[in-house]
Amino acid sequence: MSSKLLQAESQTGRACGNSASDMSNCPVRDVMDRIAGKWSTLLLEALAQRPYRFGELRRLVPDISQRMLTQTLRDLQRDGYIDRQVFPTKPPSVEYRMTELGHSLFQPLAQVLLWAEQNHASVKAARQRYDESELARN
Amino acid sequence: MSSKLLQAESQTGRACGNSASDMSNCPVRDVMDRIAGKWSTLLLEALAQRPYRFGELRRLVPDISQRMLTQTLRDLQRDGYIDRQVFPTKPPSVEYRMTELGHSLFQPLAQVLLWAEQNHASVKAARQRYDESELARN
DNA sequence: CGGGATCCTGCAAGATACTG
DNA sequence: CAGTATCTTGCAGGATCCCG
Repeated sequence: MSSKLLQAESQTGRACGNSASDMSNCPVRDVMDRIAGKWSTLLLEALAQRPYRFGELRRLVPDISQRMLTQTLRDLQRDGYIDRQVFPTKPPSVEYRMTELGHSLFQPLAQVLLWAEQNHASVKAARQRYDESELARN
Repeated sequence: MSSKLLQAESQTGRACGNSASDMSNCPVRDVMDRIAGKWSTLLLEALAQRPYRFGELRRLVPDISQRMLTQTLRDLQRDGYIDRQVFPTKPPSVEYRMTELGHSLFQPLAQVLLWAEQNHASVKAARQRYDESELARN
């Protein structure tokens, strides 16, 4: 099941993480490491809807620091997921917009996020069971 | 597009990250934070194929430390994605096996990993373009 | 308004050694 | 074999101030 991916990998020679210095040759890690960031998915989720300006994103995700907002946006832009457009008004305004590449990534990603919502209860239940059985052992 | 998720969220009141202390009420972050770990996806990928023993997983992912292997496996077990079965042989052997919940998570997740493989080149290209244009500005 | 430049902290993750 | 127990460290991420 879900075999194509894994077949490809077992042909390439095991599940990445190989010769220590080829992390950039491991697509899984290379892409996931960016998505993994604390705020990446939240911002991708927002920008998948429609373009947003910097301040709008701040208000959308209140507990992000402006430092991390700037940095995460730049990282996403660097990987080609979003575009940045500056309007030389005064004061200046900057709009972030998801690219085609970003949308194509978000399509499968959204399925994972959907799974997360639908199965959050099961995960929390499993977590509680585990913690209780661990508690009983001590 | 991909609207159900986002509709649900805008009804709930913005893209999580709300009142600072409700991180466990944000399914996206709660699930993603586990997947986001440096080794989680690689181990899920392996165990989606078939059960593995501890030492086998070590050999599959050579540059993981045994500390992180143990910890990541326990975290995945805690969230109900994998099961741990001890065979009281001597020396003891322990088998890790993906649960149904784990497989149901891996199904959408595999699509993201597949995307990563197929679009890795585009990402690397975008990254290079960005770096070069940044270089030119300085 | 949309950042940059600094400083600081906690925690993820590595290294090493020991054990049932 | 399959772990625990420590010690250590790099870096993600937060707080704060400044600037065009």
